[in-house]
Amino acid sequence: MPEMPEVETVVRGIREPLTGRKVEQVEVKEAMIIGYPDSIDEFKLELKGKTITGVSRRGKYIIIELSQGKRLITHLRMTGKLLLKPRTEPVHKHTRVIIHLDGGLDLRFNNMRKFGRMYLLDEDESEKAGGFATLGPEPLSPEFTVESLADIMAARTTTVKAILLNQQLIAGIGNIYCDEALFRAGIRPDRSGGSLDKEEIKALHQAINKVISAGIKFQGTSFSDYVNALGEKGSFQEMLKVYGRGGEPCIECGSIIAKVKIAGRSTHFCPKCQR
DNA sequence: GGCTTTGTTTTATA
DNA sequence: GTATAAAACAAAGC
Repeated sequence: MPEMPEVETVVRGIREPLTGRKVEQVEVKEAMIIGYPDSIDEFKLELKGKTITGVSRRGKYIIIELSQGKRLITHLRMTGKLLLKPRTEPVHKHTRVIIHLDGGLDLRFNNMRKFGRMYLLDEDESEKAGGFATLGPEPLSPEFTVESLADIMAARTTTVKAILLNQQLIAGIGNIYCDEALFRAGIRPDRSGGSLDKEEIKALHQAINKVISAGIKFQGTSFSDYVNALGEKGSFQEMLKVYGRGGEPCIECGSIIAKVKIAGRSTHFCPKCQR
């Protein structure tokens, strides 16, 4: 499940190989994947002939910058993979879009469940790429401070779980890093945002930054099927303390890790370590 | 064949 | 308009 550290790992893996390449041909095998423009022919026509000028990331979105002010924005959702493959390699059955580049290189968008999306947009049209335009601050960025987190939590009656997963409030946190950050901060996921005191907010701020940067360092979490652009797994799953460990003993205190549903998502926490 | 999975959008309600 | 909760949606594996 690609969250910010997984997406960042993909971006780092494709930046060098892609920058400077020219799009020679585009194949769309599944029309549903293209979120914008509405016409698949227009998508292909607009993309063809463009040169890739850079690759960046915002939240869980991958931004491939193109000549003439165009941007190809990709969201992997649950099972999406952006893969670099030689043109000669047989096409996988879950490959939905193929971008043929010069030098015999393919950028292939694999998507088992067809949830992922690609948007081809001008720079000033980002509001057409789902929630891209309304993303909150990035963890690890100068904008994400203890004070900004305090503002986000203040007076909110909903659960911290729901707040951390809300991309408009903080960008890039998904279910795994959410549960892990709350464990490390010692905060129960069902607490309301407004109930957190100053110390807890400080601990949570630190835990989010720590868990996200560790996730990037270990090149993501390959819990089920995440791989980077070269098909390699990450290793942060070995560092998980609560996610996926429901019913198992807590690493810190030995209590049984609880698995419940909060904000409609499976949520893992230690009833003793988290208050 | 129902249940589970996740990120995001949409809808309903207060 | 805002905050919140819940539902909808995408599809496939088990």
